[in-house]
Amino acid sequence: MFEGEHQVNMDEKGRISIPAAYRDVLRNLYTHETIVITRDFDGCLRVYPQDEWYRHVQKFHTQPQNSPEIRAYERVVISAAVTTQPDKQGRILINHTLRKHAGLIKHVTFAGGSGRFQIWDVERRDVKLMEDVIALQQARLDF
Amino acid sequence: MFEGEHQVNMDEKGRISIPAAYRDVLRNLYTHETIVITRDFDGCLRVYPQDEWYRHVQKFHTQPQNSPEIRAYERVVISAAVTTQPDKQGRILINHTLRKHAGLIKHVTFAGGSGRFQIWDVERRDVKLMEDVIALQQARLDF
DNA sequence: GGTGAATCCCCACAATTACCCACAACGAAA
DNA sequence: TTTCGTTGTGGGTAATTGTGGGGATTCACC
Repeated sequence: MFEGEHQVNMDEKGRISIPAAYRDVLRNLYTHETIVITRDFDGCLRVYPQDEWYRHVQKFHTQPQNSPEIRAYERVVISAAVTTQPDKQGRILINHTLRKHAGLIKHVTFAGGSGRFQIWDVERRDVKLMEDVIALQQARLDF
Repeated sequence: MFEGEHQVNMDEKGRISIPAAYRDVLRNLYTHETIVITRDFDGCLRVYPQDEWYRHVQKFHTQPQNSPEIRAYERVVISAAVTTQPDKQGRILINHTLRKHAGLIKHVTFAGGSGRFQIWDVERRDVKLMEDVIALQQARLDF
């Protein structure tokens, strides 16, 4: 369970420190820090512990493989996925493709989730959140 | 497993550097760098390690050979296939037929997959991805 | 056979990346 | 407060990777 939102700065070389809290989860819950980074739909990055990624891909393959959505999912999410490990300082290097997709420049937000987390450009995230709040105010969720 | 998307530039002579990550896979997982390049449906190229290609062709031949789709597949994919090897710098030369089919000029994207990868014109790929992302945002994939 | 284009086989070099080490800021413990 | 470990950040260096180009060789075509 990756908890909370954390802001960090990407340096000139494109390296981002993974929040210590997340690294603890990786070490303790998943026994190693190998992760898989890929694109997400909302213009951010999605990060899985390697085991979770395998599970995810397996699930993906149980779907009927010839629908347009599934093919799109393969192009957007599956094919961009990169396996990597934090360096000795606990940072990961984000490659050009992913950096560009998520619009990462310097200020970055990690957003928790269960079994995975996201990496956002701070500003982009703020805009999205604003939209979300408005949408929720107008929605009539019943729980 | 060929991971991630990588952008490279094709030079005047039509040579493209295979991303180092992919070359590692070829060397380590397939023991040699011989590959087969052919056409793909989406206006890009499809590349197999030689072993995978053999497997693919074999599978093709188990199909009933007289349907129009199979004959089309043979014309588009099978007959265009070219076996080649990277040069000492890790580049491959793309012949005219294939280059034209994929609309390759200079900026090129490698897109990973399992057991094979694709080569796209960057712009063509970006357009496709944009469409895909929009489709995915509206879809309700459940996995 | 001659000619031009495409291809192959080298060498060279700039940009990027991997792998280090260092350190300021911060919080917890003494 | 002082000490100490953790965390996020910066930067140097060496190796790797991507790119450009020269020249020999092959090939297709007249």
